[in-house]
Amino acid sequence: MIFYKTLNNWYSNNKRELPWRKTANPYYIWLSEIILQQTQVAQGLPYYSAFVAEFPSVFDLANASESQVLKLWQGLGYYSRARNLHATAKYVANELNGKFPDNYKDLLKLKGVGDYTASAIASICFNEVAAVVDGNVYRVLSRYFGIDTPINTTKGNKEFKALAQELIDKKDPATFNQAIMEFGAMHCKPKNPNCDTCPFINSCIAYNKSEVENLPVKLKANKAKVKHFNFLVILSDDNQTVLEQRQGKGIWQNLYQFPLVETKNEVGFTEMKSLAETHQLLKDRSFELSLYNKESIVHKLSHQHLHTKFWIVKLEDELKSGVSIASVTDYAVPILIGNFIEAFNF
DNA sequence: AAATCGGGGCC
DNA sequence: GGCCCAGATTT
Repeated sequence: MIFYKTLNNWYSNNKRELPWRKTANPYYIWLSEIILQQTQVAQGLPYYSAFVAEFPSVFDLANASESQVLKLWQGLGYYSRARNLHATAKYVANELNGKFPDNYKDLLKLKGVGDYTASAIASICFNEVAAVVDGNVYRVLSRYFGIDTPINTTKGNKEFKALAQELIDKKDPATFNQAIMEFGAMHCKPKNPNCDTCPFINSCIAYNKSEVENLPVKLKANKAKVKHFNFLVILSDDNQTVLEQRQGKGIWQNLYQFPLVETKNEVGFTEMKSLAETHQLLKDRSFELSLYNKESIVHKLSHQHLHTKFWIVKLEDELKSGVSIASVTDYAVPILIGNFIEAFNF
């Protein structure tokens, strides 16, 4: 049996109904693919619906402000995706008259579009024979063919890309790409795959060598670094607070946060008091300091564990350059800040 | 080639 | 607590 025939048969009987499967419009396919990068369908789905509703066309997205795009993206993570999404929308709307590139090579030039996304759009929208390789594809192929090359290496990427390009249904690349990903997500799962009912049970090398749970092979990630974040939640006499936009290179670029004091170690009240007294915003001002959360909130990211304290700074006078407390929910903030805003009774 | 970039779900 | 997710970009 030819690989893609078995796969397509499974897909036709088991695929989910998803909104981006009802269209081949490159704007909607592109939008869904960016949202779904490193993101499970269940998590991305409500964001896709919100973006389609708010920005029905690439021109609507292009005409929005970046802050509006980031606000709608809030909570989804990997915020460079949102910034690149907006930049690409402006490029397509203004330089390409709203028409997306119609082939892999040109799609690859768009900001935020790499090998996977260019292949997905080219195949789904334009029937180009370009195989996708995502986490699902790595898992399905490494198991079926018993390949133990680490997937997060250049060698592994090239090997699996070439293999997928051999296996793809040249007559219907769009269906093949979506089918192999759906099969990986729903059937050939990372944990507890459904081998008992698998249509590939007779030919899957990993199954027949009892190696399913050992594949794919992936080089271990480095341990996350611990950081200590202290946020100054300033409350003025005239119901204002201070939010600052994050600049520079690191996490949460262009999102808003309360003024941040990062420290080498966890700090207590006395140490924070003296840090606050010398802070640019609070110098020569009279305030009362209190700690919102006695135990640090540990916010875990892939490469950082943020031990976080929210310090309440009650000002005895007014604040000239703040924002009104009522408006804090208008700003795009990291979920760590958003959770605090929701829980804190302003 | 290795590190970085989020947040949620599963075990 | 570790691993994974319809990866891309920077270092």
